[in-house]
Amino acid sequence: MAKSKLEEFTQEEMNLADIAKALSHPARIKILKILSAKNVCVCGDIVELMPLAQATVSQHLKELKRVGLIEGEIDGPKVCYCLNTKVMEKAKEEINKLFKKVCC
Amino acid sequence: MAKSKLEEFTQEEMNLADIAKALSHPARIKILKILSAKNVCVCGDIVELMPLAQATVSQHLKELKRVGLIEGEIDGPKVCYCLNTKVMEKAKEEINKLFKKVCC
DNA sequence: ATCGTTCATCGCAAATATACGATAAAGATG
DNA sequence: CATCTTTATCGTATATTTGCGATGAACGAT
Repeated sequence: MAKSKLEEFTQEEMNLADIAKALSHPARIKILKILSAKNVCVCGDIVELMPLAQATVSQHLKELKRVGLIEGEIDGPKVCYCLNTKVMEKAKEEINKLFKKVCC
Repeated sequence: MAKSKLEEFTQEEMNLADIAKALSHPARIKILKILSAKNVCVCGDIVELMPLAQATVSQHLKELKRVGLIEGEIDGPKVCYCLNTKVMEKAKEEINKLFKKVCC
């Protein structure tokens, strides 16, 4: 965002936009699906399932961590990633609140 | 595990990411809320309610139109915008499908 | 026909996002 | 210890997004 006047938007609008931003790339959608299927997954295994370089996957994982949708636990030299279902639930509610407010 | 890197993203992953992208800016969230409150709204009225220049609001409207969440109907020199509730409903379902698949 | 209104688009600048190779850091292993 | 493995981060290149003033196109009114 260039010179946007973010103060003019509500916290709710910005939160929702932030959640949506985290979901706005197919790689990140795919990562969430991988984590839900495997429950817990080492970073390297995620990388193998993705059509992207390790550094790029790491960046997408970072973005998902930023909004709290996933967590990473260090396990020796590896990192175990898993969904944060609490935050996922909250995100789902936020989004549904918008849809309910807006139309359905 | 040698087949990595070759797979692409699925249509579903890309569709969902695209919907999320349309929702990934507070200005566009705000526009959806304005349209839901007013039901139908002339472009100029939306601009007046937004903390952004007319050209910028027009761009955000274009992005929402791109994914079909809103429609614009020309009415003389003005343009009447409204939600496309069918597409909104579909977007909501797509998103909920993900959340259901992924955790909740 | 001329003018004012409305809104999309153009052109540009700045900020962000995306991607990847290289490298660093941290732990495991011999 | 030296070395390998794993993953985050750095550096860099490119693409996309965001924002706004200026302009143009379409329309209604005078």
